[in-house]
Amino acid sequence: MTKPLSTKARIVEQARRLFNEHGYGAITTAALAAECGIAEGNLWYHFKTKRSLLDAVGEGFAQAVEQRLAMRPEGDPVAAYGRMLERMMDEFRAFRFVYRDQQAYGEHAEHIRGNVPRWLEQTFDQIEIYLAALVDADLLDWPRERLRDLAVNATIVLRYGLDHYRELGEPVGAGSGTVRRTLLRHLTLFEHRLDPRAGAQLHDAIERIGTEALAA
Amino acid sequence: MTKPLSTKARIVEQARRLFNEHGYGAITTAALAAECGIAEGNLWYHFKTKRSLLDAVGEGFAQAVEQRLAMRPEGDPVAAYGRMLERMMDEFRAFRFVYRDQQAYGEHAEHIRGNVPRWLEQTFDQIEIYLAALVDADLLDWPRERLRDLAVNATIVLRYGLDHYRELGEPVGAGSGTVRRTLLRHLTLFEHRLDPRAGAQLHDAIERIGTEALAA
DNA sequence: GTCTATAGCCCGATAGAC
DNA sequence: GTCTATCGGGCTATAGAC
Repeated sequence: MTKPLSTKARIVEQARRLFNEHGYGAITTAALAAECGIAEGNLWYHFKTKRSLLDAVGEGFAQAVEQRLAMRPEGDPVAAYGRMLERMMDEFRAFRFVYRDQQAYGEHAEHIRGNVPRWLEQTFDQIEIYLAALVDADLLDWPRERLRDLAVNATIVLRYGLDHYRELGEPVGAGSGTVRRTLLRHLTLFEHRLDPRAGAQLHDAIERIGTEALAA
Repeated sequence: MTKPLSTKARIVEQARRLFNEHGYGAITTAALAAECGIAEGNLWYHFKTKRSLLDAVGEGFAQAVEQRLAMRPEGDPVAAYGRMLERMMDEFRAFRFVYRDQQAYGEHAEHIRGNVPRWLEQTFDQIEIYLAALVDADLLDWPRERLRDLAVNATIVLRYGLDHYRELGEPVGAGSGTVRRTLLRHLTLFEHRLDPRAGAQLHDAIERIGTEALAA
């Protein structure tokens, strides 16, 4: 059932992976071609410039973000929050270089640069909505007027968690547990005001996310 | 009274400034020499390699960090916390590229890479000590066992605040108010548990930091 | 200490055969 | 669509005159 990827699609996927791991600037077209098992010249058939390749990767990013931003809490608010967190961490992990290497690929890549501020603001909104659902269900004791600040701070911790643990000298690859630690760290912002059973449920969900991340 | 800097010192200072503004990888030795008003060959007289120049800049960074880490709350705990915050933000702003461009300058620069995790851990300790001083003075109502989490979360917000506001699309240069907003953001983590007068005092201190940063 | 001139390398990108 | 061969340019770094 695993359909064979076209050469073009393989290039994009490998580029995303290598940019993420080593940085946009550090990955030369020669290295990318070698990793794809094709000649360097073939790369220029599929993408006229290195930046057009970046744009292609960026499209996948935009799609992932927009889909995640469309999520809303449905059913059990605790389980819903867990599902959204998983999607968000997948996105932050799969496209780390997009945020991180912005200056490496210069003033261009408007497609991304122009959207990031809006995406961040909408992430604040989204997390606030999920937290409000917990408040409405009497699972989180938090005054409404401070919910926005909590959502923004949660976004910051989630967004920069991977970088934070890397700077602490911890291994950051797949299965290193950095995603799990980032999610637990964000939980310290409000778990003392969380219903104990809801807290335990969220902890469980986070452990599952960490385990499955290891498999992928 | 402004003593004339040696050529070597001028190179280091300009390198720090330009690395910070445009990134280590983006600043060529040609551009740096031009900015210093000297010939490119002269650069190689003072520094044998570009990385040895980076090490020289890194020494100033290490010195600033160690001096800040040695600070402890003395006298009024609120004023003391304000002074420490100012020093920390100066440091994060003056040496942003050190953290940010780690992968650009590769696996080397052991001098920095080996120390950053320890510096971060000691920053957690330091902020916890300053917050504990507020608790001891009955100015902050926060349980001891959750003080460590607060200190870590405060560090994350302070450390990544400038990047956060840059990603939000805000101007990030001197006098843009990003430092002030970062400090106010970190305050939202605990100001609802702060004595009102202490809170107002901290707000005042932050406004002053923001203003002086504009002057510099 | 500072300069000019240039070596040597690697990069992104092109040309053209198959 | 994929390959080989190669170009022009920018980069770090060296050599040597002043």
